[in-house]
Amino acid sequence: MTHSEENYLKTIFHLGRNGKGPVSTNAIAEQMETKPSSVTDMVKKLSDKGLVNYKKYQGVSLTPVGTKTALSIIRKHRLWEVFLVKKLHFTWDEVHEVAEQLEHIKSEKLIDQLDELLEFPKFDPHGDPIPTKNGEFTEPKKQLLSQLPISTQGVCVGVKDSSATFLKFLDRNKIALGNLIEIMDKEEFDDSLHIKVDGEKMHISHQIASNLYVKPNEL
Amino acid sequence: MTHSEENYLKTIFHLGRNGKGPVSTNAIAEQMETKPSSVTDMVKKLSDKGLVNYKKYQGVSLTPVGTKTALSIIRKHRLWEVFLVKKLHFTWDEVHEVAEQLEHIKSEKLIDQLDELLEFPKFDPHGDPIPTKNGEFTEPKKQLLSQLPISTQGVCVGVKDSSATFLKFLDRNKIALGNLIEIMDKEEFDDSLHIKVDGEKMHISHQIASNLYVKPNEL
DNA sequence: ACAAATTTTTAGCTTTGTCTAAAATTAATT
DNA sequence: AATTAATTTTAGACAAAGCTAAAAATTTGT
Repeated sequence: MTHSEENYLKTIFHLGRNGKGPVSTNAIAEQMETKPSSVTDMVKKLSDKGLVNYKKYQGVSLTPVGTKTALSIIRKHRLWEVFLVKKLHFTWDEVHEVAEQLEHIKSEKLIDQLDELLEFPKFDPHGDPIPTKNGEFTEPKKQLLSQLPISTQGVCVGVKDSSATFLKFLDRNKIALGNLIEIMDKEEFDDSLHIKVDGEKMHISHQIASNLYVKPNEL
Repeated sequence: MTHSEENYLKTIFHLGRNGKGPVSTNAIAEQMETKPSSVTDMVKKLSDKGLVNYKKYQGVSLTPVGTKTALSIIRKHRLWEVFLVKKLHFTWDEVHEVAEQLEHIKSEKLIDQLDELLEFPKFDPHGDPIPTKNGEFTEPKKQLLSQLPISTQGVCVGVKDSSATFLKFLDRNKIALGNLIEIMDKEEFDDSLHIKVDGEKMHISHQIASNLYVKPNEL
């Protein structure tokens, strides 16, 4: 299994999650910043290997084996992200590029031991779930901050937009995974929020609030 | 810089350490388990990039830039080996294969932070020195156990032969880096040694003793 | 429904790293 | 010193992964 094949499987998995049904050649090409003709070539190869279902002009979907493989890559990616943040003090916006490389390292023991070192985390630094060895993962009961009512308290568990600019904004404003966030007030004019982050008061736009996931505290 | 180019530089560096003078095409091919013709091709490319000095039929040597690059790869390799042993509980014989992959990950910050996490180790699990960021490294004052006189005490700091079979032997017999080794007696017949490893008595052949590096305790 | 627009595939070419087989060069031996 | 022997290089080919440009299939619009 080459790096390139693994990247295709991962992309097909992610695209398949969102828009249901088979994934289009064009969508894969756009996501991977390559050309549709290249996608066709690779998809044929993956089909020959039994990793995807593919019929000309009809799009692609993962087979059970392909899904399992994709999940194992995603597991590696997310575990490495946790490692980078928790052990090497990377910030949110720095982890992705390096994890893209680390996810291709081949060693079962490496990942098992890394999992243990990190104390079997269930979520990565963006709040996304980490699949188990068997490919199972639990969707977190997370909600967008913008969807919650005033005076709700919750723990910051992830982001929707994981662009570098957004993650840098969060770093600069000391908003991090695990912070306790409380909604103090909401401006009707622009839906901006007055919140407390670990006790510190701040004022954030609706745009920010609609990209921050929070796990509301059960009261 | 591709993985393959990096592997060539590393190999040329190692071969250049031992037999002085330029390194032969054949030697590189044998070490890398590839064909001499492939080596010629790659060496031309590295020469075009200014990483090696190369004249047809005259062998190869690293330029200053090539040396610096090789040392940075070796630094990464050895730091990852320390990580695997100290943090992920790999045994001596398991680290090499995985470190061969990890050494190619591109991220300056990753290596700097890893270095810090490991508390700036000077030697890898085989007792080999880890180059600094600037490419300097200190040769340890290590000696082969077989070369020391009776009743010497020293700390086990490395191995000469790092084959899987030898490393497994050491694991099975509970000989590890950092163990205190004391030479109790020597059999004249076969030069085998009676030693204590952290207090445990054992009897080892000359062959074993001549592949174990020890840093003798100053008395 | 049928032409136009879009999407997808094919065909042929490029690059990287490798290989085999043959030619060229250097080293060894008598 | 001349002829073997060994080493090294060239030439030509191949597989992987990608690209461009053109052909084929599908979808859309009226």
